[in-house]
Amino acid sequence: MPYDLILQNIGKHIHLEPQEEARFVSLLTSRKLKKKQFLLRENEVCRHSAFVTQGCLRSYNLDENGFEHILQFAPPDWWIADMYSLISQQPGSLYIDALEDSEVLLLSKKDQEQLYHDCPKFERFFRIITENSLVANRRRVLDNLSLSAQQRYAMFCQHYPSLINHLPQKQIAAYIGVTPEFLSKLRKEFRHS
Amino acid sequence: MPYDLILQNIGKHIHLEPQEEARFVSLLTSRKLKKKQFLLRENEVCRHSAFVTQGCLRSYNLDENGFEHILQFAPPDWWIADMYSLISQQPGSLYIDALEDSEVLLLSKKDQEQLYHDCPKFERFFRIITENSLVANRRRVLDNLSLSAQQRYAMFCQHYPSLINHLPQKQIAAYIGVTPEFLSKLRKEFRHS
DNA sequence: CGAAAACAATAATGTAGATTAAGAAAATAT
DNA sequence: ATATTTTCTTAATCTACATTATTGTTTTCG
Repeated sequence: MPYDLILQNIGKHIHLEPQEEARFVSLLTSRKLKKKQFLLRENEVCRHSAFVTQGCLRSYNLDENGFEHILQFAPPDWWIADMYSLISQQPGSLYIDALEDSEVLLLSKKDQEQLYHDCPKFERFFRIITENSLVANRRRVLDNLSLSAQQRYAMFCQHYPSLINHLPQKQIAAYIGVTPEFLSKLRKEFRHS
Repeated sequence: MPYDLILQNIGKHIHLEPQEEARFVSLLTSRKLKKKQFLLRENEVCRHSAFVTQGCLRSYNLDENGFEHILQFAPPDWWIADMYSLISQQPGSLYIDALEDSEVLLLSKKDQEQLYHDCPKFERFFRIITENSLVANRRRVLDNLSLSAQQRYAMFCQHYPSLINHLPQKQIAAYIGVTPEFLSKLRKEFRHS
């Protein structure tokens, strides 16, 4: 079953009865993405929460010079969406695409809200993962304000060790907020220390 | 009644029956803070969510050189806490203090969880405001990555017009991530354009 | 009210990180 | 396999913003 991972993910925070699991799973649609394929583009309305089961996605925006700035990486067992657009149902500013061949499970906004209504446990689950994501993003705001690029890279290595050897360095540079050239220099200093 | 503001705040997202309002209000404790007085310090465990009814608070951390970096301003009608510490009940890294004489209503973590259990509507309320806060913080991460200091200042003016004339510039500098000296220079350019 | 403290403006100098450019290595596709 | 594209490294130069210092202004508070 390809639903093991998502049920385990939910099971970390709430307990579901078998029929609740069945109901939940029945609302999911699976989608495969080739490397570089988009799940969402700027100015589109985000209509689903996505749970990654294989591969790796990312969300990012483009600045006025066309440079990419990465908001989130989503390896297997992570949720990803343009939360602003998903909540407001207004066109968003994020792109979401696949960094490698990937597979996601999609839950529509409508079904998600119906779940909240029918079974408050799901509202608890999404409250908790939203809280956790908020804590991580607040941490990141403070890190961007108070740490040097060297320190931010060290934090990234510490926090996401599995992604370091998995992702191209330019993607990591676009996440911590430096140019790939400067990250290359940082890594050289890192080796000698 | 000093509870009007908080009940209206909740009323933006859920509807409460009179007895639910009474129950909720009975869990709140009021606290006055003098300017510069702390609600929370680094390494303390955060045990309450705070709702500001008067004045203005802020949350911030200190970097290794002792500089302040502001995570959040909380004027009246805003909630503030060290979410990491509140969730984990571990010592946090944030300071929360009053920028002027202020008043807050405190809801303990225990009571908040009891409310979730007794009345799922409250879980909905906190899910929604947590989602909104997450959207704002993700926006801020991307702004820090993709905008110049000049642009970040312009965004702040646009987004928080009431705070601009209310707060010392050095506080705004510590929020957008520049030194007070540089913000002073930015403002001069701003006037001439 | 007056003294002390906090805040703001300006300017000279310093630096972390950007930009540009060019070549080497690795991954991808035909 | 080899051609093409993408990624990585290195180095020279440039710039947005920090640091330091000085002076003036506003707030705070006894």
